[in-house]
Parts: sequence; structure tokens; C-alpha cells
Amino acid sequence: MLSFTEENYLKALVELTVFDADSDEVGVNALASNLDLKPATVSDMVRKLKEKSLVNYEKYGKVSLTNEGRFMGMMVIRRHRLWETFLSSKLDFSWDEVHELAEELEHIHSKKLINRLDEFLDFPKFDPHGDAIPNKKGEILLPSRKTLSEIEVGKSYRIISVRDQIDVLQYMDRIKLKINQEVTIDHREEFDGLTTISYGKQTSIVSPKLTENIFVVCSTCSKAKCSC
Amino acid sequence: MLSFTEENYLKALVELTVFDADSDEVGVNALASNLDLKPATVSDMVRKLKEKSLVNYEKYGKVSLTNEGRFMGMMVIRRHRLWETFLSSKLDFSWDEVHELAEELEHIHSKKLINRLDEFLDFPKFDPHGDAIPNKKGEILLPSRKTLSEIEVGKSYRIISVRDQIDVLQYMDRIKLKINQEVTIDHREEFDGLTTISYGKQTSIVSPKLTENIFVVCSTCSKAKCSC
DNA sequence: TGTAAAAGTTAGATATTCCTAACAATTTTT
DNA sequence: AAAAATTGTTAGGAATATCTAACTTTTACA
Repeated sequence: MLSFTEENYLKALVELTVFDADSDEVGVNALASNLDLKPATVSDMVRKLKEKSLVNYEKYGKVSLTNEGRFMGMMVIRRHRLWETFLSSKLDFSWDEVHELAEELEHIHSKKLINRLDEFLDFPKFDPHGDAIPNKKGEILLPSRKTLSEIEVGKSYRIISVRDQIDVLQYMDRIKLKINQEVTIDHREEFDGLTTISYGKQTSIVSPKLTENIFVVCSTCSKAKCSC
Repeated sequence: MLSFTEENYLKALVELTVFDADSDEVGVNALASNLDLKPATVSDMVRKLKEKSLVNYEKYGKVSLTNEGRFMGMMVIRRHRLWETFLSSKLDFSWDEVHELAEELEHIHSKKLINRLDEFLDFPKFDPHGDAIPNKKGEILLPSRKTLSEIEVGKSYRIISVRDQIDVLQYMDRIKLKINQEVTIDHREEFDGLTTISYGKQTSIVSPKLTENIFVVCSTCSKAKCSC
């Protein structure tokens, strides 16, 4: 059984080497600064994680996750995101309050608990911030997800998730924009980011406040893998 | 902010000096055995808790809770019992599974979280074992509760709670004995305490190991207060 | 009331996780 | 390629929470 501390290291490593996928390894300093610890502390701990076969590491080298380490880290993130979803959807916490609480809840290990929670929440795919929730096996759908504010003009995209803010959802409701709907960007104004979008039989002009909070994949994409 | 460990000491002290109300103070040995620690360890920690004004204590003396200590302990128990209720009523855990999980969940401090959970559960008064849940102020309803091993032969009683031990709960499940069920003592053998009980359409012979761990009130009692 | 048993304390050790300060290796720059 | 900057390591120390072993105080009883 891993300690809170060890779990936090693994979680940070997943974030740095799996999600922010510049590289699948990271230096001791970068890891320390991500964890808000001193390099000396991290240097020590990394040696211990290596002994437990959770990371690959050689003195003065970079740190990367082993399969076991990555799985463990993914489980922490799964728990974190499921609890965030619970807090937001069942206890009406706002999306900016949930993170701190989930930092504590994520360390409760019981598999049964987390799978029941998953079921209770109806197997959500995304947390309130729109981040994908890893499944039981530690796999995560990483559709190359972009926000409506980043995508190319002219192409067609499908909305897959929305940052869980009440006003965003209400506004979308009002303009009849839905999850899974296909959207095309007709025009984006460089000056202020105002964007003209078409969907169904409608056209709307929307501001970055909306487009930055709506996630899409290109229409031809399956949810699983895509390099668009 | 109290550590997990300190909270566990306070919780044990509430259980020993408030609930099991023989006395409002307890010795270091008794506390150690309740916490499954060595007296030496507890002796040390009790000194620290005294410095933090959470307990009253003098060298070689008994330990008792200060008002602040009792309140803190009550809050741990409030969290424990609310989480047990959540696990049982929302995630369909059986009543013998919830204790262990609540041991971890009880240490998450956020007041807002626990009050929202309380509301989400519709302000329950009792946990799945039938134990009263302390309110925000740390107050608790203490019905005049006896164990099945103490009560009169012939009279009818209602089971209101069970000591939170896994084997007791599992055994009760097996003989189909439930919280809120009415039970009559048909006979109690003086020699070894073996007791014949009737409930529903069943009759069982049970040992003191069971009867000492099941709390009842007389059938005519309300849950709240009773002087029978 | 004196002694034995029970209860409680202290001292010293271990493990975890963090720190600072000094040092060593590696990488970058000139 | 040498110096400077960055990066990483080691040694030693602190806090927390536990232990064992030896010791002391209190209580019980004969």
C-alpha cells in the first residue's frame, strides 16, 4: 500500500510525463517544482520509488514511470476526478471548490468504493473541468481535444464535453447548442475572438467566454484515438 | 489542524468517556488497548494532547476530554457516521462494509463538505448501525440503551444499534437479525449466558459474544428518550 | 502495612518525510 | 575547451508517531 506522499509523486509524474506529453521523462528539479518540494527531497524519494519498481531512474538521470507506477498514478487521478465529479454533481460544489477537497479524497484506496462511486455517478467520462476520467484499467481516452476557441475555421467538429460551469451550460441551452452536436466555425474575429458558428440549422455569434469552455474533436474522429 | 492520529485519540476518548458512560475519564492502559497501541506510545501522546488543551491529564493520572477535545472528537464521529450513511444508502454497501471505509473518510476535515453531505442525505439522525449522528454543534441523542445481554426475560425490545464490529454484523446477517427488529428473550441460561431469542418467525440460541454487542430499547420506547 | 501486581513513564531506537547547506556532475555559454 | 550556470546528490538535522526495555508510581490484598 502506497503512502499519500508516494501517491502524490506518482500523480505528478503522470501529469508531467503522460498528460503534458512533451516527453515521457522528467528531471528531479522539474518534479520538485511541480510538487512544491526541494530537489534534495525529491532526489531521495525517487530512489525509494525506484526500489519499489514504480519509476525508472539512474543517478543524475531523468525519472520516468514504470508500467506499475503509471497504473498507480492513473488510479490516483481516476479517484481524484471521480470525487470532483461527485462533489460537483451531487453536492453542488462549484468547479473551483472541488479540486482542494479531491486532493484529500483521492487517497482513499478501496477499489470497490471507487467503482461504486463511478456507477453512482453514471460512469462519467469527464470531470467538472472537462478532463477525462481514467477507467478501471488505468486507460484514459485522450481524444485530441481542443476548445472551440482553438480550432480551425471551416472544418467540422463535434462537441464532446463542456467545462462544468452553470452559466456555460445555461447559455448553451439558450442557444440550443448540445453535447455531441456538430459545429463548424464560419469566422473568427482576430481582434476580440468573437466567433461565428453554425450547427444544425442555426448560426450564432459567440464570445471567447463560451468558446474557451467547450471541448471538441474533429467530426471524423472516433473517441478513442485521433491525431487530427 | 489535527493529525489523523490525534483525531483517532479524541475519537477513542469520546467512545470511552462519553458513550460507554461508566466514567468520564480513562486510564492510559485502557486507552492504549482501545487504540491497539502500547501504553508507552499513548503516555507520550496524551502529554501532547494536554499541551494542546484537548485533554485534562496529570502524570500518573486519568485522561479526560476538555470541551474543545470533546467537540473535536464528536466531529470525527459525526463525519464517520455520515460517511457510513452515505456508503450504505447511496452506494449500496452492506452495513458490515462501511466501517472500515469510514475510518478513512472521517479524517477529511472540510466543514462545508460534511454539511453538504448531511443535507444530501436528508439530515439522517442515525447511521446504518443505528448509532446517533452528532449534529453540527457536537450534540448527540443518547437513548437509554441496553444490550441484549442485560434485559429482562419475557419482555419485548427493539434493536436500535450494534457495536461496530465486522464479525457481529456478519453473524447477525446470517441469522437474519436486523436493526429495528423486535426481539423477545425467551430464556437466558445463568450458567453460560446462552440466550434463546425470538424475532419475526424465528428463534435462535445465541451466546453472550453476540448479546453483549447488540443494543436495544424497550419496544414502547421512542428512539429519542426513554427511561425504561 | 508491606509487598506484589498493575498501571504508567522515560529513554533510546526506528521509519517516514521533509528541510538546509555543502558538494558533485552535467550542460550551456563564451 | 574552460568557465559559468544549471541540475542533482549527500550528509546531517527536525518533527511525527511508533516500538521495546527498563524503571517508577499507584493500587490492591493478604
